Amino acid sequence: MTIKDIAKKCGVGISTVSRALNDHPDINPETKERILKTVAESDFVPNNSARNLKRTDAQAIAVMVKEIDDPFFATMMQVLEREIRKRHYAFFIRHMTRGRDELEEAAELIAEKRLRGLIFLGGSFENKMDRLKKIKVPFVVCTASLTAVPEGRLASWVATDDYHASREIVNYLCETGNRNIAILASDKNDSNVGYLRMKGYEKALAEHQIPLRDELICYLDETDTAYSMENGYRMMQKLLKRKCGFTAVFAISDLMAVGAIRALREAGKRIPQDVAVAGFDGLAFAEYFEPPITTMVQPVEEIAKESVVILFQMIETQKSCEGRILPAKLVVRKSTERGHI
Amino acid sequence: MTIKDIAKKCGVGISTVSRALNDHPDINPETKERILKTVAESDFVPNNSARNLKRTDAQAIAVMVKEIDDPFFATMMQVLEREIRKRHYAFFIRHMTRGRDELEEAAELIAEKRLRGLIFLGGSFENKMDRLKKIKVPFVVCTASLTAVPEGRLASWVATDDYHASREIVNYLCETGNRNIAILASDKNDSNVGYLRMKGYEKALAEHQIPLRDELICYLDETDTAYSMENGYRMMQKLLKRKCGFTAVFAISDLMAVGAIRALREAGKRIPQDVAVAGFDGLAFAEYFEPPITTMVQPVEEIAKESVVILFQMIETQKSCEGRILPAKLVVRKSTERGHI
DNA sequence: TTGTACGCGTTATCAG
DNA sequence: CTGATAACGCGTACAA
Repeated sequence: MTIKDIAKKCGVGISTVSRALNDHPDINPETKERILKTVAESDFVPNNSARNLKRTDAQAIAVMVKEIDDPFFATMMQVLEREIRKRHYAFFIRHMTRGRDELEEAAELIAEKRLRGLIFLGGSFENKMDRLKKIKVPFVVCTASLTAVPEGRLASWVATDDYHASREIVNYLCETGNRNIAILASDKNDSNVGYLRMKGYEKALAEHQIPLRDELICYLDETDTAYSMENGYRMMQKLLKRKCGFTAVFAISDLMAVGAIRALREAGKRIPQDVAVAGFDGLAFAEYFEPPITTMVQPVEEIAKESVVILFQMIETQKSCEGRILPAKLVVRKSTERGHI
Repeated sequence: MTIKDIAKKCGVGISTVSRALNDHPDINPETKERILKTVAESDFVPNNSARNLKRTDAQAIAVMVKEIDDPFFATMMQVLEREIRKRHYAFFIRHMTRGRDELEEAAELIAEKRLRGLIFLGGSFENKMDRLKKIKVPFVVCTASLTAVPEGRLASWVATDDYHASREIVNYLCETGNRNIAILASDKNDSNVGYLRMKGYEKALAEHQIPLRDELICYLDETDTAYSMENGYRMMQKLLKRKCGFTAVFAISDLMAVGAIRALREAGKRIPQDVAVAGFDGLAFAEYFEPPITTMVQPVEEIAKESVVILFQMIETQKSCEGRILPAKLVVRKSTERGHI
């Protein structure tokens, strides 16, 4: 069942059917009415592959996301979708699966859907300048920075100021009397978000003349780099075994903080009396937790909105756009509040 | 840049290029090598729209999901993806957005991608028998039941035994000495999952000769029917204002339970000493929470796996398949443990 | 083993 | 306002 069949049924040409289907102005309202009625009665389904093949432009944007199950990204996607729909653009989500080449897949999606722009959510693009050239529509890297723009391309990025945010929260831990501050860090290969949060930690310690101690650093395993509760739990167990004595922990995500707290409790530690715990992200969840968790709240809404603004700006002006770095906000809660040490 | 261009560059016909690209056997290994090299060097990107248009079959399955940000569904999707990929099928995710007709969209996706099957995750299909006929490939409704199969179609469903699960957990609350048990229920229009959990609650009370009291029932607002923390929080605040005196609460989702606990704490109630709180779903999160939350653990992994099994069975045999209902497991944790009332 | 030609279902262009 | 007809990019039967 194609528009050809509909055309026959209605005794009109196929282009007339096409016009009816696409709200084209050049059509007699009565014929349109008649065609649309026939369409509704029969079980015709337009074929988007054929449409996209023919179309040169589709007013569509896609977001390529890693770790679709991370609540932080999930929230982000909600906002992205809302903002893009608001501008009357179609919105697609593509889950990047490990193993597949995400840039190759992005290029295919662009061709397939005639995208006008693209958003990468998560992932990092440090050493992929040449491969990034495959992306021929404007794109924005969301929640990670882009050190350079591939030649002849339109690209930008929006991210939280991970370095300063991390430094700030660790500073806060120092200033509330902690000198032995452990960190649940990203994997050693992380050269973006996780790296910056690590650097912020180092900087804060340095500012307080606290020497860096390896045994207080626990890295994420390279085989499973999710910033998850489970990983936070395991890492804290590992850390506890080292018996290195710490009074505070900085987990680079709220989920990891939750996992860490569980491990600490199982080891008989009280939060915050025995160990202060701070997270990062500002998930709603951190506020609902008991004790409520001190965290750096990332401006999710702003990051998403700004990403969309920048993307549309590039689409409209065809000019590259400077990346934006947005501040996170320290929210102190019970998980780090101690009267004294 | 199309395969035509590649063909020219290599001085071969387009079908030869096509053969090289698709691992077709009838091709000289040397020519293939040469073509593939040229492809790698140029920035050719195959156009999937054109591919899908030609193809009659694509070994692909899609899942249509509502509320992509619900951690319960997020987990489910992970498993679904893994299981489908394991069978060497392509996997697509489609986020159903409010306002758009999900069945229409499903039909389009089927035509567009030449899907072999479809999975609906979330949502209900009670009074949509006729519209469901639009779906001409086998499909499985995941986490909700299907009361009938549209004529001439291949369909099935897999869900938790919501009714008995709900009854069981409320029974447990009764048996641990509670007689005034409040419920944070779904919206009044819910005729599937939420409805069944409500019925289970009623049944359990009846079995203990406890009369149903309207003031102990708090429904989800119809404008925002997410089983979320925020909604749980708001609902519990409303409930507390009624001053109807309850010693236990059954929230129909773990997230709502977390929200409820927060509201209770703000009102100075201790969990579980003053009020016992039980949830539903079995999110990992419920275990990490303090106090750990008593919940009915849905067999997420099994539901997802079974959905895929059934779907493939229908695809292969072209016969309809009976729906499956899987038991949830009561896990008692601290949030409901009281020495005495 | 290779190339030519056709058609997948649409939309865009043009002449009526 | 309407209807042929030519693409869109690719896979494939068929001929070579």
